[in-house]
Amino acid sequence: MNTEIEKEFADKALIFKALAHPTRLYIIHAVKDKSMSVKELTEAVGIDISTMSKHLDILKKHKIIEGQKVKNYIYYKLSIPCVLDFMSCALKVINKK
Amino acid sequence: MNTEIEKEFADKALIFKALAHPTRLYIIHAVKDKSMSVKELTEAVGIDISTMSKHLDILKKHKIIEGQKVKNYIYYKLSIPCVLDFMSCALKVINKK
DNA sequence: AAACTATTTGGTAATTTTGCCAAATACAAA
DNA sequence: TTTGTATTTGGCAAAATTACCAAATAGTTT
Repeated sequence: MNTEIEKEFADKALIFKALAHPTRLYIIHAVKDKSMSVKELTEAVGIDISTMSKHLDILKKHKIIEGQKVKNYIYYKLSIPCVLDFMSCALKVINKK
Repeated sequence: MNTEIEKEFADKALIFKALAHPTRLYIIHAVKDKSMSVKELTEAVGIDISTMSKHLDILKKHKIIEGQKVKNYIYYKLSIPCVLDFMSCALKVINKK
């Protein structure tokens, strides 16, 4: 695999890496219909708020979610709905056999 | 997040983890149209064959690829085409902004 | 300004993932 | 059976990920 191709797949892998964590997948489901703040998500999951902030940062960096600032809250919402389509398709295929 | 929901997202995360590696994404693209053996894939990527075998095992365990034995070769092919649909959609959305 | 709330950042220990080597296994061919 | 080729497995060191705590920053409210 040459360097150029290698970079292409490394970049694509970053997207999957960003999605490859239970908390981050929970976030995606939580903000698919309504926006939620860091604190709300933190309480829903039950982890340290700094940990939640870092998970959100990873998703935000890859433009999987986007945040809007209101007062001193930041409300996040899903920006790539096709993640959900993929998950339902993948689960269907994987659980079939 | 209660235990049941936690397990649901942990399971889903395993699928993304399985996909979250450059070599494994390369494999998926390589075997989307034609089946390829472990050795062929190893030579295409340029890594140790034992490393390739382990990557294939991860994809196989999650039923993302499936293998067919012919003589002493095992030919792998993609079993979840919707992975490709998701990737093209995700890249489109992510690179737009 | 001071006090308060929400979010982020830095640091670190624990866990997980990765890649190579060496050895084992599975078959095929001679 | 012996030889040869393909694939897998075990072990281990290096690299990456994760979660918490403590401290810093951003912004609001009084």
